[in-house]
Amino acid sequence: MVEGAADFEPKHIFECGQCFRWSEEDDGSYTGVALHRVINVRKQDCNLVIGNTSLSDFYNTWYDYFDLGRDYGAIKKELSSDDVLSEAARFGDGIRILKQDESETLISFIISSNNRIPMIKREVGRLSEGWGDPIRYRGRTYYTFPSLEKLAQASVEEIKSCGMGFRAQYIKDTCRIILDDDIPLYRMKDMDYRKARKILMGLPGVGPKVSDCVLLFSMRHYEAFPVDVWVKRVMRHYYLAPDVSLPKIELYAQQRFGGLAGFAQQYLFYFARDLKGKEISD
DNA sequence: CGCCAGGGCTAGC
DNA sequence: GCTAGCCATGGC
Repeated sequence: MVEGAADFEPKHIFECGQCFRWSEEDDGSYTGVALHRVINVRKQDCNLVIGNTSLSDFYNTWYDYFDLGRDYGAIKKELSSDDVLSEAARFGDGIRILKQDESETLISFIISSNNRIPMIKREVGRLSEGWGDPIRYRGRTYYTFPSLEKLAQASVEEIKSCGMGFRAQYIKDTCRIILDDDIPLYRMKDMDYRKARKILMGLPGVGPKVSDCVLLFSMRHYEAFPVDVWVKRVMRHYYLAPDVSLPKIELYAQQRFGGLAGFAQQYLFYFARDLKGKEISD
């Protein structure tokens, strides 16, 4: 399946810290599990090629998941009035912000707290193997991310055995609260950003950083500006004083980048991670 | 306020 | 090759 696709670079999309269930194949393509399906994605010349899907799935599911209706060229152009972002956007050319499943994103980013990307991937994978559904593709078995109902049935000890440590209790409690209190997780994309954020932050294991990741990567709240250690370094180095607080960094970014703050965050994160500590150490 | 809680990656030797 | 620091949240 081929579509002409500008501003679509699989490596940048899948390795900019927003998702944990995609892996690179030997041929450079990416295979991932999302929305109860397994697909393979690659860029061929200027076209996007999606394997293991249908025309109707493309339009009903992947078009929105990959945010294909948005003009990222215009976003980059608007952000590039800033020298730092101009360079970061050029470096991260082809990044797109995915519209991922809300509950998967919430649980995944609870796991991300005080954690590193390779470990988050492993733990999310183990949760899926334990409570998700198997899908066979190209001779391998993949597992869908489990529903909140399935996860709520697991014991804290079982979740802990996936390598989760102290986060296991947060996951168990968050599942229960969402189900028992009818938290409208799937309606938060239509709510005001502040209101949705307040609800998320009421859940155990969910602070400002985790909230903003869920709001940005699954609910299309693009004013969210998650400040992790990399974004903190790059913002303090290029824009602000070296000791400025995290909430002030977020406020500054929202004032400077407005409704495009989330896109700016993705370019800056990917850029900063490549710099490692070379130019922007604390 | 400052410390701690899995555990394994990762920078710095 | 080794080791100490680190990571975002909540509890104390």
